[in-house]
Amino acid sequence: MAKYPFSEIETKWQKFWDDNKTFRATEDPSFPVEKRKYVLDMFPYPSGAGLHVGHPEGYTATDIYCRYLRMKGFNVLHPMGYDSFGLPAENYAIKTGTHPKTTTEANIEHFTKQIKSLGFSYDWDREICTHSEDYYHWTQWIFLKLYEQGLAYESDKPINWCPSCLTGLANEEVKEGRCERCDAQVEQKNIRQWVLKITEYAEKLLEDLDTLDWPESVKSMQRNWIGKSVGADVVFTTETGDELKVYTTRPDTLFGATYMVISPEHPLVDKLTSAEQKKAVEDYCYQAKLKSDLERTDLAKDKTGVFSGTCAVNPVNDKKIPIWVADYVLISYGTGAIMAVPAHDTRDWEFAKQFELPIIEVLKGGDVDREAFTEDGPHVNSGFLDGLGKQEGIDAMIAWLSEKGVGEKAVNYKLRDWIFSRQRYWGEPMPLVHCEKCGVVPLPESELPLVLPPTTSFEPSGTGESPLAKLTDWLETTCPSCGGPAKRETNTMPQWAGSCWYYLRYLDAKNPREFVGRDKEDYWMPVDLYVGGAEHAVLHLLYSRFWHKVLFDIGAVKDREPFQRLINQGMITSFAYQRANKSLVPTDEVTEVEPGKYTANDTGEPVEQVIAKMSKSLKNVINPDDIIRDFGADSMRLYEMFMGPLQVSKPWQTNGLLGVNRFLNRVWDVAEREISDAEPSDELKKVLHKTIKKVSADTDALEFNTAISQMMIFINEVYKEEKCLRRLWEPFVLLIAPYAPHLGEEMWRMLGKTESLAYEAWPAWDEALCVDDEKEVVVQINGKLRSRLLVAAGTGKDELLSLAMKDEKIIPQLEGKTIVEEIVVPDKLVNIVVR
RNA sequence: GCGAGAGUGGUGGAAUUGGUAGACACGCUAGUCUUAGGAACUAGUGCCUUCGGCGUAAGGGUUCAAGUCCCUUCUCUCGCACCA
Repeated sequence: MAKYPFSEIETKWQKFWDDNKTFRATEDPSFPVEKRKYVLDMFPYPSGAGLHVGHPEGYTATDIYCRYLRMKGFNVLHPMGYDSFGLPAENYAIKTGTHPKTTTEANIEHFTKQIKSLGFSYDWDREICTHSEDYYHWTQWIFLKLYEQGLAYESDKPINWCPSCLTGLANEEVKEGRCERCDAQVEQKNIRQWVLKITEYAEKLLEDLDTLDWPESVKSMQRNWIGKSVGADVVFTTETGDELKVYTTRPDTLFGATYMVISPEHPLVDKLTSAEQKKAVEDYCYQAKLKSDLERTDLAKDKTGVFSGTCAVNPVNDKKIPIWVADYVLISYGTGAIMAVPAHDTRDWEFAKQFELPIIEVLKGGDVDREAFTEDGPHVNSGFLDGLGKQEGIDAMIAWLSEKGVGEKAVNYKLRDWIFSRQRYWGEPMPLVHCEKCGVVPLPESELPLVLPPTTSFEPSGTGESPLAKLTDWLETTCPSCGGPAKRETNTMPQWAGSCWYYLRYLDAKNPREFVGRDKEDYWMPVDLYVGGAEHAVLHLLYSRFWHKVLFDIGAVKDREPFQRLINQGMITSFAYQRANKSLVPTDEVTEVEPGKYTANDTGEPVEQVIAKMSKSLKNVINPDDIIRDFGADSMRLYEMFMGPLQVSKPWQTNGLLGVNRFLNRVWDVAEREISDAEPSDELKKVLHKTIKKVSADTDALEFNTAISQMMIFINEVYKEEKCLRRLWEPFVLLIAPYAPHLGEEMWRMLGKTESLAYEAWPAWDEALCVDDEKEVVVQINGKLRSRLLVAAGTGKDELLSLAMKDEKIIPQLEGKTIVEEIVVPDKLVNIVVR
């Protein structure tokens, strides 16, 4: 059988869709609200490497869904764009001197070509890129809104600093504590930064998760990240007369507090340190500063700490307890100080054992000499709490503390404010100036966009500031408020900024007056389906939600949440081969000696097939361009969907691709046969209607793999016919069209149609034709399968039972046995229980 | 350690409310066609030694009936990492 001419067909239809703007979406008021769908893909960063096989997976899934929805009469918004600010282009610029804009735009062109070669039904008129002035104009505008709301503030925050490159590094540029480029030891350096008060929205971000149709794993990750805990703040008084506030989730254990710990960065460290301990404490704090975050948070290490020389008074019993300085207490959480209850907290217990501090049991139930007891039990040694359980104890203690004015109920979040500045060139400039007289002054909206100034020097400034600090003409400006001399802010925004709100700009991509027109936002929002990789489960999705909530609070958008339904596509992995010592062997260096058995070519030792991420070194990277060239976009799309459920990760097997390609060749083979208007057989009609039903249900549920296997079943039957039966073929072509759109359009033409099928009505099925006339009913004895009966569908229970009893395989089974029970499930089975 | 999810043939994966385990595809085996192609078509293909038995990570339980429900254990993937 000849290969079908996919290359010709695909080029032809891609041009047709482009020329005719087939997929342009408009805000047509005749569609009722429930017939409008906004289906969104996470937009890509246009890297120099081009499209990866992972990209088309999610994009194909949403494309199939969108094409299906259009045929079902929905008005569908399906846009695409680029997250085009970012580090790689800037690093490339430093190396080669090529402006990041040049690199980025060349990459975008390449990406667009690749994406179009897959035949996706995007409305390209709405394309956006975050680095264009028209776009970041409004990113800056939203930043001004955040600033106006008091949600942006300056603060000294640490960055990863490379003392050799004299520049700040992103986390991904730090490899094992060293600079990725020059291998120098990376330090932490405090610099002035802009920070967004996302913590103010912690509660809303947490609460509204419950309203979202998102994977439980993502919601759980976000809950975890926000990390809400409820407890109490308790104020201790120190010997120096200072108040030392601690946060605890277990105020009920206050009688068991035998010492306190403050973090080495705590503001009271100096004051609380006695003269005798001064040297020891200073040394300890210095050592702590040298440690990387990783070393400090390594759970396996022993606890370290040093006594400050000062005591505090426990407010419940006026006992004096020592204050220690230790790095197991984090300055960034709670108040940076804790009361230590070694009997009932594992960390405190370890610390107390290490430094031989007293352990007092205040809840019964464990053996606190052996380990910390963290479960519930009756209180002891606890004055007015004695006899109470954990929760009662907590409530009673909070009431007591409040009454005495030494504490109160408190809520804490792990979530920290969002460091929003980068010391980089290739990002949105912040629309702020620093005036000697007026301080920080925001630019008036009329001066937006604040354009990124041209330059040829992308080298870091050497001071930790962005390269913008070197551009004096741009830097020196006048204050919008007093007209006096002022300097522009040199920090730029992080890559997250542009991706925080891009879904809104698609709605009204060319609006020069507003970030989005209210009518457009009303028409489409919220996003009905958002598909992308799980790597954005926390940051991008949390930041977007935060911005959206701020925009909601200032009345700029109508919804509390931007993304109603979220799906993470699984990763496309690859096979690799593993030696007994766990080292991996590249794919092209093994031989399959028998099914499932592989040996390494060099040593001949047996190797095991394992699943690994695609990587150049394992020689298992698949380039989508090669696949499209050799098998066509429709095969590529179909295979990626046939591999397995969208949400799970699955290994690429080119042989599997061959299978779907073979299937499309068979489809083409049928399409080329003489068209006949004859009535198909009842059997074929049944297969067709079952196929319509299954493909409809599965496409609706995004279960594309099973929809495709049903279409294969259909073709396996129809293939046996001599002619192409129009009554079967027309509905089938419509069914396969969202999956293999080029082939679909071409076959539609072959059926004599003159219009694109993109807006043809989706086929309907006849339920009566979806049920079998005959059913195979199994007969079990004591749950074990003994015989099968072929009966008319809907045969009654009594008749099924009597048929089973008369069955020649069953009769001997019943001899000499007593029938205890008979279970009959019509159309399914008969189970006879005997003794 | 905590949180989330997953373990089904040689491989990717199917299995409404518990009701025929292995759909569909890959691979493999045999056959057909003067046939060299990533051919195509037809048939077979969970495992075991035949009657028959055994099979959904392992063990136990509920049930007439368990891949599916419950308990215990193990393994793997992802996320977080002393969060007081």
